Amino acid sequence: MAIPRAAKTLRRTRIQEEKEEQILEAALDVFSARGFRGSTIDQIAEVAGMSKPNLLYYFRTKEAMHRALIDRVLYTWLEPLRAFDAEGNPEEEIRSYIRRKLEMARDFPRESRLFANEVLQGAPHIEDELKGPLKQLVDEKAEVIRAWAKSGKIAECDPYHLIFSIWSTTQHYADFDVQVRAVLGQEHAGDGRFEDAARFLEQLFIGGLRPDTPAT
Amino acid sequence: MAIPRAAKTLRRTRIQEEKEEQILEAALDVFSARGFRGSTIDQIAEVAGMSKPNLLYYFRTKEAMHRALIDRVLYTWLEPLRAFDAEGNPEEEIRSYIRRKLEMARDFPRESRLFANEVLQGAPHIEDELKGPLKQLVDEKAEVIRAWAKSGKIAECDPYHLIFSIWSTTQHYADFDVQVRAVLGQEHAGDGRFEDAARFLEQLFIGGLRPDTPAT
DNA sequence: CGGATATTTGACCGATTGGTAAACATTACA
DNA sequence: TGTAATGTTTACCAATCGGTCAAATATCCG
Repeated sequence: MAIPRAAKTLRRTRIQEEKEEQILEAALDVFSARGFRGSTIDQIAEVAGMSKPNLLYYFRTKEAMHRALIDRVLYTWLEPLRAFDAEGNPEEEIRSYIRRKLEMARDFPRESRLFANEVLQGAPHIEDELKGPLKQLVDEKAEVIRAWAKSGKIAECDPYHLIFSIWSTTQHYADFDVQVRAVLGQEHAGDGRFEDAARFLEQLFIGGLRPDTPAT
Repeated sequence: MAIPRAAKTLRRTRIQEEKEEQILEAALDVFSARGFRGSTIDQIAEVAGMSKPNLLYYFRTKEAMHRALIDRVLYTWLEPLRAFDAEGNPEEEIRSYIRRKLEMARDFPRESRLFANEVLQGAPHIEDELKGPLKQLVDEKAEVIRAWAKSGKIAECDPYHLIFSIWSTTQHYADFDVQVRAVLGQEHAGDGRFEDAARFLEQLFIGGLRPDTPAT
């Protein structure tokens, strides 16, 4: 007879490792495309290629699946902001932050949409992460930006809204991909739009933050 | 006995007018907060203060409700972009477009989230609107921006990505409101963040598009 | 091998889903 | 005022939801 699932974590077998991986991969597919409430366990099971009860053997509830997925993805997702370096050259730091975020929008759109869905619907499952770790990280980086402005390396500006702007402009290409494609038309079906976006956003942010720019 | 609902639209009574209004208002509440698939007719009925069958007397399906809501809101939603004037002063036009979009994010966050939810999940119900009317409008305005750049009134830049940037940065304050609040903290609970955002975004876009700015 | 443990599945559960049927209540209007 | 059309509700439906259970199967290890 199977051990009660509460004791399952004592030792992790190879199969556990593999199946949980499979499941979370499928869950990312489904949750990112339909949101938590719009997703069903059956859909995830089908994508994962296993039966629903089998899925529920590894994650006892839909919520547990979602939480495990969020936990797993969140750390990676904040990596670019964490890499933001106080010692570096401001212009270059901002430029590479934009580039990194755009690359993530291009290469990990599901992760972007997972969070977008969650935040858009009131962040019922990640409120703590937003108010805790995320806020702390942003506070820290905002201080860096503020110091750059103070020392005249970039224009005086609100660092929080600067960060929000970089988030929104870059993630837009993942979250609103359908709309971007629809507006740009068929000819931008490839990844060219990401290079165009990178060029434009660098121009915008570097130009907009140039120290001699008088605050309006 | 009630007339089959197909014939209902021949003449609209006062009650029809009122109830449909009530329902769409409730539907906006629910759909914008939970997305189409995550919403239930019962929830809308409860918010609207009427029974589910009564709701279904006015809109035969959940889809019909959603479609009516989209139709009703879409035109208004594009108003700011439509107001973008080729004859006006470029700097002032961009500035006031940003301001208008920010005001909409502040005053009509539900409308913003309704579209965000829809687009985020692949725009299954509004693909035609995106590829048709929206694309046409954007194409038209992009041409205006391109002309401004050509005549040296603003910097050379990709007009499409400029428009995307204004959309994303402004709508961010509606769609990701929870996250913005979480990061800014309790002290920005009021509407002050919208003024800060307006100031920053004007600085960013006006500075970033200043004609003497060399494209990087 | 063999038995213990871990994994998988089909059948099933109560609750909720979108939607219907028909009886009942109200309104508009001649 | 009467009656036909409009509006509302109760009771209900089949399908799907998240989740359980016990039996069946696969794997591990001595």
